[in-house]
Amino acid sequence: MHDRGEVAEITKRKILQIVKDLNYQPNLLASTLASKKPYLFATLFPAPPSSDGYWNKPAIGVKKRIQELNQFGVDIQPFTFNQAEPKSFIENAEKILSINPEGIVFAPFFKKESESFIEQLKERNIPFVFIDSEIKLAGQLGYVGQNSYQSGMVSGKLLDLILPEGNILVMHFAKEMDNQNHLVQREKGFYNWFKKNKQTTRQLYTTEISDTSSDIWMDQIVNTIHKKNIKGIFVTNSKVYYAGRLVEKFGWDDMKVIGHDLLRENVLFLKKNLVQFLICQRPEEQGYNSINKLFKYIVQKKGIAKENYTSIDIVTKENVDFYKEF
Amino acid sequence: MHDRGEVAEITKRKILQIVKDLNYQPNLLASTLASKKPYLFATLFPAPPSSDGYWNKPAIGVKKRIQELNQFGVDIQPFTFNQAEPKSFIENAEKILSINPEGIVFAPFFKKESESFIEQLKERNIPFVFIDSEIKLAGQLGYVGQNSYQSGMVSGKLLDLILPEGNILVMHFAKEMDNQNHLVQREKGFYNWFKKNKQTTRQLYTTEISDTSSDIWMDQIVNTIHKKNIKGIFVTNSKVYYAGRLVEKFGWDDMKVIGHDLLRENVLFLKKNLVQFLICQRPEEQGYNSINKLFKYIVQKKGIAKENYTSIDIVTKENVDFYKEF
DNA sequence: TTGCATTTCGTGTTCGTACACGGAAAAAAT
DNA sequence: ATTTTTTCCGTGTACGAACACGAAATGCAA
Repeated sequence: MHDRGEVAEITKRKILQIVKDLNYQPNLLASTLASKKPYLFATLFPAPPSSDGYWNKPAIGVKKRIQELNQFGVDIQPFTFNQAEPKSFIENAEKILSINPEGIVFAPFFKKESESFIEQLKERNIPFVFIDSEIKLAGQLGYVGQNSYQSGMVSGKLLDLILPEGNILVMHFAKEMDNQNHLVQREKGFYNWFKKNKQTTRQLYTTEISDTSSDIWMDQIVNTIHKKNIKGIFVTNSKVYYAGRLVEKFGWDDMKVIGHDLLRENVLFLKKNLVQFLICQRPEEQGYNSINKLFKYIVQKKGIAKENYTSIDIVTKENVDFYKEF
Repeated sequence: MHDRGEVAEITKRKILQIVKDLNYQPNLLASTLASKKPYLFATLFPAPPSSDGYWNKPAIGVKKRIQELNQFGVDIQPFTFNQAEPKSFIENAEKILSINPEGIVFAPFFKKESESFIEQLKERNIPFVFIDSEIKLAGQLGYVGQNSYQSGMVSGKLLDLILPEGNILVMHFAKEMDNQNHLVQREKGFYNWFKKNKQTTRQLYTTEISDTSSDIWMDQIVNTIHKKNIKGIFVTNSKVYYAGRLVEKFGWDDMKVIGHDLLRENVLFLKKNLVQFLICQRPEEQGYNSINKLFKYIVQKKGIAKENYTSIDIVTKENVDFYKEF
């Protein structure tokens, strides 16, 4: 009998001894069948700007695992927030609290707002796992995502490898860089690869583009690219297709481009040889694994690994077809 | 009620209509709990020569999935055969038949012997999935493994990329090449990448080494390497460490080596920069997935995808650490 | 129509666990 | 010692589907 308190200490110990002796394994099937208790999970991800946006992908993995687990009475309620508005994060966090789920997966995109959310989760004893980026030692059940610094190293190595000569431009397509923690980490890793491995014959430059609503951002970039003899571009997130469009528009056929994530348009550029490598982090798998962590801990009551760094996949024209299916 | 025949056609249709209307989903928990039927699976893999051998890895994945499924009454009985002796394949195939499992995963290493095995499996209606290599249209439930030809293409691209000048040697470490179908495929893909993408300024050579019991094989290789100005080596299977030892022994520090699979010793050479890239096919995941295919089909009675090409992972010093865990 | 074989269908029990409930035992109060 | 209260523990029913078994319905032949 498991911990409902109404047992004498002596018999309890006796029973536990027998349990050990017989190596008793509770039958999960019978258990969940009998309990008939529904489990509700919630996710809080950034809202993807389009149906092709990056954040659809973790959601796909989430949905898949939930479907597999619906036999166990596990259900999901997804929430999203606007990447540009911390307020929407707070609002949706509150919505989540109001439905009182047994477990949560979320992306701690805004640090301060996430921390206050975490406070409330701890009060209510609701376990949570981070996805994509993480806050260290915040009491999370675990983290599912990539090691951004190391993936930056990989990008550095690859871009250097394919670049006979010329300088490099690191491009951040993002607003509010301070919060986009992993973009900064990737940049660091990228720079450090050159510091460690090369006696720096190349120059590295960094630029931030926050507004891509029209093509005016290109003008300034074109300028630097010519002035600084840029021959390689590293895009720190999934907006590689912007760089692809740029290269295509101006017909720079010796420009080498590298970036992140297998969005449809990115893959198109990869196949057209306008982008040479894409670094991929299997976002669907991350979504899948994050739910699985909750399930194992909450339903199966098993211990789980805390950190779950997904692989840093190097994707190129020749192997991309084997990454697209899930 | 599901197909035990003793129902009137009319009521059957009525019932099925209601089933549809209510969108009835059978409860797998209750179902397997009530049936209490044990499922026995069997695997037939090549016997790994040591505890570090390649074929331990699929077995790890198999074991993991089996453990997760032991609640469902799924058990496994593993068999192995000697890669050098078709007879041992036959012997173990017969052993498998004698225990009469509900499903089988095996590597169709010897074509002829596999085909006669398949005949018998079909007679008994035992579903089977291929792992690692496949025989097309043999009535298998599915295939889990890599597209060898395409992985050869990837190797070609990478080796070309890192090689400023010089010629290339393709090394097969294997006996009985005729049966090792995927090694040939990899070689083909490798050659074809150069044919398609390069106006061949490089020469490509191929060699087979069947006996590595002592180091005498090296003598002849050293000879060709010098004569032919070999600067790059592609090992078509997991025996990359042999090439690594060679390079280390003779101190060729401009030799670039590329090969397959994350064996412990291969990774060591990778970290020492004596091997530049390893192509990896997630063998543990393959084992895991192959069992999962059997489970879904046999226990859950769901349809499954036939082909399951695993990704062609490009592994280098910088990202290897994120591939080792499973 | 009757008797018998065959087909079709409903019911009861079972799988291993959860949880509620009531009774026995122990402790406390009178 | 008796009653009341509290603590502890055994038993019964339920979860949803599988399967066996027997009853009912039907078909068939005489």
